[in-house]
Amino acid sequence: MRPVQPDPAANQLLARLPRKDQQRLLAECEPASLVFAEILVEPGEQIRDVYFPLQSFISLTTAADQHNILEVALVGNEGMLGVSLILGVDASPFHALVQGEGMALRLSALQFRRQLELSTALQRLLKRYLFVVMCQLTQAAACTRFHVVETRLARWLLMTHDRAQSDRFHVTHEFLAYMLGVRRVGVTKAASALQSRHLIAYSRGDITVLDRPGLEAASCTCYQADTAAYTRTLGKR
Amino acid sequence: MRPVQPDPAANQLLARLPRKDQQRLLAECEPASLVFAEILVEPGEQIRDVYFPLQSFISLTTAADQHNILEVALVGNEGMLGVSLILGVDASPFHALVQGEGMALRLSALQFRRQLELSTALQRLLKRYLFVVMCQLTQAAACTRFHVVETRLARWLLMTHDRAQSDRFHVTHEFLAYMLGVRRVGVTKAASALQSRHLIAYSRGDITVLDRPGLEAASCTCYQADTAAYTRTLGKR
DNA sequence: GACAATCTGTTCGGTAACGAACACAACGCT
DNA sequence: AGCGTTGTGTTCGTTACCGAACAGATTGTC
Repeated sequence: MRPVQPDPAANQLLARLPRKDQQRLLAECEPASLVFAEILVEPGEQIRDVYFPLQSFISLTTAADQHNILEVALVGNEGMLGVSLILGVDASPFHALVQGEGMALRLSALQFRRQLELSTALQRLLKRYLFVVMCQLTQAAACTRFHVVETRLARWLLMTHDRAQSDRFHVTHEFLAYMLGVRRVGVTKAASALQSRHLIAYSRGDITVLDRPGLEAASCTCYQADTAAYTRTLGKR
Repeated sequence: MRPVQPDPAANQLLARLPRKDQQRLLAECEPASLVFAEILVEPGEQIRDVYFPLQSFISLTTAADQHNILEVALVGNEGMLGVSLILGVDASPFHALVQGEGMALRLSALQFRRQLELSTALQRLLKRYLFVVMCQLTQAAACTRFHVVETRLARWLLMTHDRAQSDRFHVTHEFLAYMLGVRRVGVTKAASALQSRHLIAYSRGDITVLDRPGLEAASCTCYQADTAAYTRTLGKR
């Protein structure tokens, strides 16, 4: 039986807050159901709400020359959307696009800023999270430059596997191509290579992770680097 | 006649501080002469000092798989080195490598943290600068993915031109290749293309910018995007 | 059961990189 | 003046990806 009210501890940042600060914050949050492909914010645009994903996850993308899109980070239950508010800037550097449907806790920018003022623990935690995001952006730049599509795809699948909290999730080659900044054909080739090695199975957008350790071996070390930066900075818990 | 004491207003961040906060900060700063190829900090390592470059400039680089290096940002008199301290993390996400010799103002991490506590204006300013760095990291990821060496080289030259505050600066093809994450041969090809178009001239590591507007036209829009993000976030001044 | 829409697989020629290797030219040193 | 070092130019074959186009396969809809 599922609880009617979403469990706040499903978000790892919220779970890291001291009880008092957590409760104060949660009192202001409202549950929001994010639907696939919904655009939560566009670059330059003013941030209206921040989100703490529970089962949902969100792609942060950027565009070079309008046409060339690239995903630079992925936000799931380990993070939050709207970090730039911590820096006192209410514009977003990225597009934010719902990648995995599910629940999130939502808070208006105004409420969020008030909560920040009230809780130094929240400030401290989110600043550290922001540091992790910086590390991830840096990693993304290098990974994108040096690694071939197949290993980058494996990495993406691992990151999504973590955030989907399920061995199965829905995403087409077309969409993957968009995230990785390559042609759909390139994804098809890489994905069928992974499938023939029995690491994943897919059919018409339904992807199943069959062999997690195998996938980790097939991905670049950037995946480990990202997760290492996260636990190093925020602690294990 | 040059002043013996370096002019603090030579750094655009310091110049943006209110006089009182500026003077309090400057009292703690000591001038430091940065020499070419000096490594100021390595990733993961603890940050000992922060730097406000005056005429010097510093490359921030990251490594994928030890061997593949990529520059992700450039810090000159428009910025500072050591931003992660603002987030309460005293590790650096990048390598920092002196690219252009010259003076900088130095401050220990300890002193810097104390100054941050004393001055909300400093906090506010540097948070906003950190936001700009995030934008630049994002831009770097996309640029690196989609743009060819020649346009990326043009962009790099423009960025360096701004920070060197001179039409001439010293950097070899070998070194450029390192920064752009490509082979030296690739740089030689791109550079000779720019030279044959009379946008630059070079000889044994001495590069001269001949036609700045031409170079801007030859570079990708990422250059404008970066500078636009800076002035948009920090104001014109 | 027919049909349209969606998703995946394959092919084509082209290009911008790659690693490796070698040639040469300028400069600095003794 | 000679010699090693450093920086630049060129070549070779190879590879990963590109844009475009088309073919088949699965699914949902009427």
